[in-house]
Amino acid sequence: MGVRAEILTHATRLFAEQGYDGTSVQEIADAVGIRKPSLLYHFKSKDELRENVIAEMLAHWNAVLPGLLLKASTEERFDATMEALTEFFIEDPDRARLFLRETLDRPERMRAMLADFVTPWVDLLSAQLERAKEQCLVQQDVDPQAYVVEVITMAVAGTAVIDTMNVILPDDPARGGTRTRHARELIRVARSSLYTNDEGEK
Amino acid sequence: MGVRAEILTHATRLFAEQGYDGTSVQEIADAVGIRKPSLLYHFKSKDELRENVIAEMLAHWNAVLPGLLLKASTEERFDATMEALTEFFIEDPDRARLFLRETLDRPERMRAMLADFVTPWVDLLSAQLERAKEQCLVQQDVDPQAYVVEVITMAVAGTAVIDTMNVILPDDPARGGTRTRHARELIRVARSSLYTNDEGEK
DNA sequence: CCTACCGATCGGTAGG
DNA sequence: CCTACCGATCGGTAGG
Repeated sequence: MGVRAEILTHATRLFAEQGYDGTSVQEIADAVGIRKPSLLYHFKSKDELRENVIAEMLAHWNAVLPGLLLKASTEERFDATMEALTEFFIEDPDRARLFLRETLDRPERMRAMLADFVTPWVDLLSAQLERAKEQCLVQQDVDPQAYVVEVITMAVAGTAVIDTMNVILPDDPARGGTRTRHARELIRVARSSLYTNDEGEK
Repeated sequence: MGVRAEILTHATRLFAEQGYDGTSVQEIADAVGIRKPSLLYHFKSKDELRENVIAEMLAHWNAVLPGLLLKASTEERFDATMEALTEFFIEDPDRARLFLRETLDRPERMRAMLADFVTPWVDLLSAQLERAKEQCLVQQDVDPQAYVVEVITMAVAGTAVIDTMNVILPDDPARGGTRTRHARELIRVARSSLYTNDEGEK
């Protein structure tokens, strides 16, 4: 792995764990095993490093999500989409934490990113849900846009804080580990609050 | 308002908006209109200030929640509880942001706080839900503990980031403002994923 | 990728 | 509640 990639990996982890303001350039350099000025040769400033960390996350996002959502929009399988979306965050909690921190720390920047990368897909999904409503496949009182936002929020935030929640939601031999219980209940809530009764049973 | 209370008010707002590491003691002193050493006369350190900000939040919590949850546990009206819980955070988004930041920044501390203040109530609610399951009032595949954690997470996180989400979830003359749409859909999702069909309709 | 170094700001203290 | 001041650390630069 190149030095640049190694810097990005450690920066991503540390920003996710401690936040941008809670992480010094020195700390990242130490983790990589180089001196601070060496790091600042690869990334001109701490801010530029952050931009690159975010850009890498968005790149991964854009490589995975379109296929995921397009499949759903052709098959009308929203629950599968939500499952995959949840999977996307659960497989790497740092991604969820980073996303959540960026939303809290730089709401204006995040708004711009959402407008560019997320709104088109939310609108696509919402339109599908709207049509499914007309066919009575989903519940009549669903607010499609709001529903999608709620489920994404639940997936991102739930995953970001899940390891802290194991004190409330302990491992249970009958129900599985904390993460499993979170993932399963999230999917169940998303699904059973969407479909009409004669559709939702499986 | 006393100086101490004024310091706490501004600190709460600034910590919620910018995070603990992103807020300097100087900045808080400026907001209050006093010098930095004067602030540090009232609170011996920045850390002690943070502890007091959190303590104030928990005090408010403990003053409001018990009545809320006890009412629910006697009346078996879980949706009303969730509605009130949501209301609690929505009426002051700073509270939700502070809570979320503290969970991300100091997971170990938050675990201890959850164990002391939240677990008893979650267990009480879960036990109620478990009994309601046996009576077939709520859906059979609900994981009560996990359900409560999901709904709380959705309420806290959803409220914390709601103002950033208005780019995805715009004001809509037919459906109301961003916050209204969030609050309504949250309640709808929580309710319709809980009750059995012949119960949930109203 | 390093050593050496910079001004600015950090949380905090002494003393009144 | 203030002025004056402290050592440590911050992000960043010069120069090799």
